[in-house]
Amino acid sequence: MDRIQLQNSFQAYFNELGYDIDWQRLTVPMDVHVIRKGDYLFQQGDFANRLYFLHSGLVRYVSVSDEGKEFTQTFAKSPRIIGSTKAMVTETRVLFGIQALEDSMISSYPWRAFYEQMRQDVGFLECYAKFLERIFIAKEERENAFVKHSAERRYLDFCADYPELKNVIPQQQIASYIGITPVALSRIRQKLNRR
Amino acid sequence: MDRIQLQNSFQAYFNELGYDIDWQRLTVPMDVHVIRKGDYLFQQGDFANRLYFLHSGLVRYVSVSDEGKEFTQTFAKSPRIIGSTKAMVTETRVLFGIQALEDSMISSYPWRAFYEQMRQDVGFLECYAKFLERIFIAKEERENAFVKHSAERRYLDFCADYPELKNVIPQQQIASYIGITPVALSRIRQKLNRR
DNA sequence: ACCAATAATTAACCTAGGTTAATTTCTTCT
DNA sequence: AGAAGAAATTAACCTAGGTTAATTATTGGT
Repeated sequence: MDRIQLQNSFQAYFNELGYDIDWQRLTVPMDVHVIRKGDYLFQQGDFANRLYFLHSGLVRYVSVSDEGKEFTQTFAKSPRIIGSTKAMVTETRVLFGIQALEDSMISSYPWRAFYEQMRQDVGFLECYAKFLERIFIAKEERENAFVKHSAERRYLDFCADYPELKNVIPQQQIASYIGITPVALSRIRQKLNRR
Repeated sequence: MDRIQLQNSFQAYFNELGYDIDWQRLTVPMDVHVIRKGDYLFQQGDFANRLYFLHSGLVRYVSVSDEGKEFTQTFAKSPRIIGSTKAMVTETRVLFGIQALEDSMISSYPWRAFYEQMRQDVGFLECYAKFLERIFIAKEERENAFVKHSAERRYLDFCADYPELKNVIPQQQIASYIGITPVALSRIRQKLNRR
């Protein structure tokens, strides 16, 4: 597929951030990744210092503890920019993996080179800052929910926030997003049903 | 105190972010806040849409649940930029309060006006983006610790990360940073001592 | 130096959620 | 449609951390 054509699917996304990106000008080489449902774009511990554009599909950010317990940090639906800010910016290993929950199509650029080419552009910088604000605020709100609400409440919130996911992804993934085991979630659902 | 002189104490902070801010050019009116130990710069639920410069002192970000349980999101030591990105950017109520743990001196600007005046400056935008990256990464790492480590481990990590705070702030605040009750922390310490 | 207030410890008891394992339901593949 | 695997439910039991409350330090103000 043609590169410009592919990237054009992100026009709306950037417009929403108040920016009109000029893909022609960008000479950094692009990669394309086709990830099948269940497979990983990258795994926890990799050096994932690239910027990824999720063109189609659905992914989750998942980190697993030493004891093998999974935690789903967030879900992302196309069109969306994905990746690890930390790994990109500090060139360190990434703390989570990205797993496709549906077959997904992703393009990517090496962050350092991409940024070097775009940082001349004030519009881009403003857009990038806005993007960072947005993901930071999302984390702030999620942290808040974890601290202030019970698991039951977090489940109810999940159902309200992601109505389209509720019946599409397996319950164990919902549980790992809420921060409990599938068994505990099943118990909560049972309790809710009895009302 | 003279405004420029006051702000100059942040020169080093900005240099570290690769930027040399020109305070002369900034005409937005500045406020000064002197907060005594224990008092709040702002409370959870306020509209704190300002950018704050912590010139001297030490603060904590604390949010309290409906049941009155406190959670310390983070500590900040001068010199440091503080405030709520969410409340500044979206003009919504802030999800946490900022409490002084030592007598603190803070200057502030209304974010919207400050940003309007600075956004012309590419250097500032890069610096702002770098700042956002930094606080985002800190949150990412903290989330990681919460998900992957036990309370005992989190306490040990706190002691390693904040050696200077360990004997300065009350233990209940350490407990609320770790996400447990003071009673539970006391138990953990007892267990560690017996070794 | 003393008092009052605040913080920390300890103990007894409670609860949400974890663990293991058996059973049932849903998917997916041929 | 039927078999094999994966997901969800349920039950019995366990544990980290919460709750309450009594006891013992610490701290700060006069």
